[in-house]
Amino acid sequence: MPKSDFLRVFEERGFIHQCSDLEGLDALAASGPVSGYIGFDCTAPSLHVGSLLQIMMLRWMQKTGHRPIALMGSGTTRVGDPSGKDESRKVLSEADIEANKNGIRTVFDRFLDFGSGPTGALMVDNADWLLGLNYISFLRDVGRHVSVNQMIQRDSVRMRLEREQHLSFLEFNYMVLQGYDFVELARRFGCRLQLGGSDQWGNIISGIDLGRRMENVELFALTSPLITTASGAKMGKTAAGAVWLNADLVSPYEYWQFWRNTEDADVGRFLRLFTDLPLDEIARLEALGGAEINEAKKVLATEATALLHGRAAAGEASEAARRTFEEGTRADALPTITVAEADLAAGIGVLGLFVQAGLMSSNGEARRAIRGGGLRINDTAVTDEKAVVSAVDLAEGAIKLSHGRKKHVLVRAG
RNA sequence: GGGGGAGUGUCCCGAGCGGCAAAGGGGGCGGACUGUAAAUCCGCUGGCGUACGCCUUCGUAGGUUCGAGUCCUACCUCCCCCA
Repeated sequence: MPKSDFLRVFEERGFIHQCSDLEGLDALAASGPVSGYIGFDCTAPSLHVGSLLQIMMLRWMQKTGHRPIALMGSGTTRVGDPSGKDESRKVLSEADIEANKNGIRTVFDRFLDFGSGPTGALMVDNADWLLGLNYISFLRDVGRHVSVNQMIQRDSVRMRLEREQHLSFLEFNYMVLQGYDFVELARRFGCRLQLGGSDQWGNIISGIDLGRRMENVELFALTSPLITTASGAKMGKTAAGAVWLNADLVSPYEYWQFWRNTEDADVGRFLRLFTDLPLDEIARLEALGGAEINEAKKVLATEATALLHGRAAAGEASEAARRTFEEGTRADALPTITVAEADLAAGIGVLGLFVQAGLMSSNGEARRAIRGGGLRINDTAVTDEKAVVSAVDLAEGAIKLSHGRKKHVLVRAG
């Protein structure tokens, strides 16, 4: 049983997959505040649920008396992490990377306290030290300490070699750069720990080696398990795309719905990982059987949404869901679009309207959905593709469009 | 540099004698059943159009053909072997 609050909480909640030196880290954490970091790629304008686990780890670090560092990887994103990928993807422009970084960073304010004390969170960008590197100097200062012998022992590399698959020098170097990040953070902020997903193990370990050789400092690695749903699906992907964390991409209501639709078998695990609720409360919720487990799912949804979007928004989402699904009445907090009053007066074709509402991506899809009985207007199934929606359909100022049982959008004139 | 193999429906994998909007999976969405769950069964899974229909898709660009994913040429990318 770990002595430090930090590792005890991590263990109890299921954040630990692998650690380079559990006892050593435990002793370090028990002796005082530790700085630990996680790197985030800038490949998209927002993080998605897949990164939430990492963010929660930073959060718990802080809550247990340590200093979390969020590293924006705008430098390494210029190279691209090959881990777990068959081939490299398209290269992002520097402007895109910069824009992505700005989109991503806003989320952290919700989860971390960037105060100035010893446990105040930090946000840094590895572009600050990577972009200015000189190739020859880097080789002399850093490259001399990097052991290729050890690097080729790493799982990711060894597997490629054994299977005689191509491994480019570029891919090989990503590991070195990430390792160098760790050393740089150790130098600048006394950072001793790097956290990450289990796929990052090799990259993190190379940083530990580098730290020992260059700075003679002992660094630590702690990875989290890969989170899949009980049915084996990767987390956070839906047909509409990833479940983004930024509110302009996925509204609090939609975010709440995402969690509400958790599989039974995942509820307990997700409560531990993605909420702050105390463990005894989670144990109680998890024990609920049959349809009662739905209560636990609502708690999960509200707590997770509150963390990201605030308690008020979570409450609204919850209330909107209650009205929509339990009372069968309309909730004004549902996602809403506005159409010009004149257009509505003139009448709008159903197909186009569903596309405008974002529920359908093309007229053809809408047509097919209607044939399959999947679309409803004001809770009445649409049977005619040629139907026209107009102001007559307004009920209490809005028209409710539905795709399936779960997705609803309100249309208002304006 | 030489030799061999491969790139298919913009989610993935993957069939494809010259007539193909292109088999089959997986995934996803919808319907039924449920508890906004899972499992199961059924349907859908290029764009436009009310419609006979039109348009765009098989790495890229040309060519041969009434007609090309399918044949030819060049190029690009990837993989393997040899140098």
